[in-house]
Parts: sequence; structure tokens; C-alpha cells
Amino acid sequence: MNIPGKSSRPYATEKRDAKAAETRARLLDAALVILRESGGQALSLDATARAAGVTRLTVYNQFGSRNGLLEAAFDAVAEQGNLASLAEAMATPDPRAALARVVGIFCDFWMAHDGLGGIFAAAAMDAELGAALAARNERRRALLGVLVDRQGIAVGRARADAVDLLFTLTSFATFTSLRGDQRDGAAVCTLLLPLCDRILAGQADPAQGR
Amino acid sequence: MNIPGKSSRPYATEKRDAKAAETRARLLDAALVILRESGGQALSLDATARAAGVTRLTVYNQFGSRNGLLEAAFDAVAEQGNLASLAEAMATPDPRAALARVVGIFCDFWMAHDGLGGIFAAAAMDAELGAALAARNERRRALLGVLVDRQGIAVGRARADAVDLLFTLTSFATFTSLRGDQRDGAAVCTLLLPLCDRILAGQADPAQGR
DNA sequence: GATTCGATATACAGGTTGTATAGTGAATAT
DNA sequence: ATATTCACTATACAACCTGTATATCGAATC
Repeated sequence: MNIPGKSSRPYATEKRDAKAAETRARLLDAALVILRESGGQALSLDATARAAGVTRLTVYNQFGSRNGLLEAAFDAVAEQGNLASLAEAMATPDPRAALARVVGIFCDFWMAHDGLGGIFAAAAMDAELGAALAARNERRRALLGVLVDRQGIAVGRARADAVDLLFTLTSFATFTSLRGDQRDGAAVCTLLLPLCDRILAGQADPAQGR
Repeated sequence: MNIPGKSSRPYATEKRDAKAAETRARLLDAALVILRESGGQALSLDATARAAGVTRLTVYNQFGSRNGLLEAAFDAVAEQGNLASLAEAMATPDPRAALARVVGIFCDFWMAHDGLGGIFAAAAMDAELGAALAARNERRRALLGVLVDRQGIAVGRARADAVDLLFTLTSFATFTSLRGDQRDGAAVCTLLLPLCDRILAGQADPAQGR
């Protein structure tokens, strides 16, 4: 029982939630393995719990719901992704050079974590999870916005167009489509770079501007 | 009973399978409405059958499985899409002009049938359904291949690169991402056209060719 | 009038998410 | 030492889902 106002002793845990964090990490690992090897459909809470050596109810204790588990798995992958190198790339003075490095980093990232496919698929099926993941993707959009602004593209529709195009081209869906079953991350990056660069530098070509 | 080799009279139906085709069409309509209004997760066989006023088993009679229903729904949308205008666009002499028309047609198509989102999401979750849908999408890839060849891009890796890029840029995923919640089909097309045109005509710029 | 066949009614097996309740045992407090 | 907290377990249940099996109805077809 946990009656809020009655005889509650304040607890400062230590070993306790250390162990809890460890089982949480084990669950996330198990979930990502299943996602990578068997796709999003196969990720049941039961299978995840069994793979981590705990009960299904423990998953609910840790993540609240299936969507909670998927969000946490995405976050785990994102944090594992190299934020340091991203910041370093953004520090490149020339915006076009910075964009090239950023695109490369995202290609490497998508390439290294193909288990994300299952999460994105689940997000496409479920509106709630979709919104949660979209919010996390906004950080990428913000990053690209900074580069667009630094390049000096006028605010307004032109800016939104450039950002949305870059956002789409650096998405997981685009990467997966271009990857097919032949290319590696570097090849996809080579394919993507000229297009992205043109979007950022392309103000000199008003042919299609209408 | 239906003992194959025993006392089977050959039947040539008429009104019978006319009625069957009508319930089949009603089922497909119901499925597409559900997909459009509630997403791929909500499409259960029970809900589809109820919306069409039949039993769940009738869905199995008609489509064999859930994947069968989704494939049939996709085919129904595809056939409903204007093949005539596509052929007409392909008949445009100049490859770049033809591509512009083709891109526009696909933008209109994706825009008009946003219920496809649920089908593509389900395909991303299920490998079998994914393969079935990918095969159907190859017709679009073939179309783009014809335009690339007509433009005279050398066979080999350059051709494959151009086709894959155009295929990705004209995909439903790209369209949806660019559409966001602001743009209409024409706006997305305006965004896409310069990129697609550059891919087709872009042999003159070997800057990134390495 | 007999046969075929699309559709129905009903039931079952096995899977899923999510919730509820009671209990265990180690970490933590007094 | 004793009491309390809390992550985890065990078990059960409700409500969905897909897929399959069997018996039946009734209109279209022979």
C-alpha cells in the first residue's frame, strides 16, 4: 500500500534503484535485439521480458506500456548516438561543410541502428507513439534549421521549404529506401550529399521559383 | 462438402459472383474508410466486416487473411489511380518534361489516397506484406527507369543511383514527410520538382562525383 | 427437384495488451 | 532488532486480435 498522507517514511535509495536501473537496461537491450533481429511485429512485452529474464509485469513497472517501452528504446538508441560528434560538426564554420558532416553522421547513425525500423513502423501505426517520436525528431529539424539560417536563407516560406526538404532527406525512411539491399551508409551519404548541398546553396537558381 | 473428384458439376455463375463482387467491393470500401479515418492499427477484420454489414468469416472467404485484405485494398486504390494520365505523361517526348508530369501525378495520387498510410505502416511491420507491396511499387520504379534511360544516363551505377533517388523522392514516405500538416499536393510537387529534375539532368555537374 | 456455393452461426486455439490482487525478499530506516 | 519500503514475482482476469473448423441457411444454378 502507498497511502500518500499516512505514515510515509522518506527513502533515499541506493543499491535498490541501481539494481532497478540495471534490469531496465537489460530490458532495453533485449527489446533492441528483438527489434533488430525480428522486426517490430515480434516485439511483445512477454518476449522482451523473457529475453531479459524478468516477468512481463516488470516491463509495466518500468515503462508503463508498450509505447513506453518503444519510446524508451528509441531514447536509448538516441543517447547512444554520438551527440559529441554532432556538436563538433555543427561547429564547422562553413554551413555547407557543416551540413555535409551532419548528413554523414545521420547516415552512420541510421546505418548502425537498423533496429529503429521496427520502432518507426510501430509509430506509423499508432498515432500516440507517432507523436512521441515526432517530437524527438524535432531536434534534428532544429539542427538543420540552424544551418539554413547560418547560410542566410530568408525567413519565411523559403526557409521552411529548405528545412523540410533537408529534414526529409535526412530521415530514416529516406535512408532505408536508398539503402535498399545494396548500399552501405557511405554510399547513401554520397547519393544524398549533392541534393542536400544544392538545397542549402540553391538560392542562386530561381528557375523553379515561380 | 466439396469432394474434388466426385460428382462435381461445372458451374458458370452469373448473378452469384456478381453479388460476391459487390460485397467484396463493399468490404474494400469499408477497409479504406477505416484506414483513412482511424489508421492502420484500427483495421481489424471484425470492424471491417461490421462496417460492410457482413460477417468476419466473409472477409476470410474473400481475401484469405488480413494481409490479403490489405493487399486488395492497395490494389483497389492503385487501379482507381489514373493509369491513363500516367501513360499520357510518359508519352511526352522530352524526358525531363515527362518526369515533371509523372512527379505531379504521383503527388496527386498520394494526396488523394492518404488511407495508404495505414497500409504502408502495416507493411513496415510485416515482412510478408512488405514484400507484396514492394513488388507493386516496382512498377513505379520501372517507369522512372524508362525516363532515366531515355535521358541517356549511362547504364551501371549512375543509372541505378538516379533511379533509386527518383524512386525515393516520389515515394509515399517522402510525400507524407514533406506534406507535414501544411502543404497540399501541388506545394509538395513544387518542392520536389527541382530536385528530381536535377537528378535526371544532373550529369553536367560532376562536382560530387569523386 | 437436386446441387452448388456465398454467406452465416457458433465454437475453439492461441496470441496480444492492460489491469488487479496478493505475496516475497532484500534494502532501508528507526 | 524490528518495522517499513519497494522492486519484483505469481496468478488471475477482461477484452481484444487472427486464424481455423464445423454445421447450416438460402438463393442461384443446373
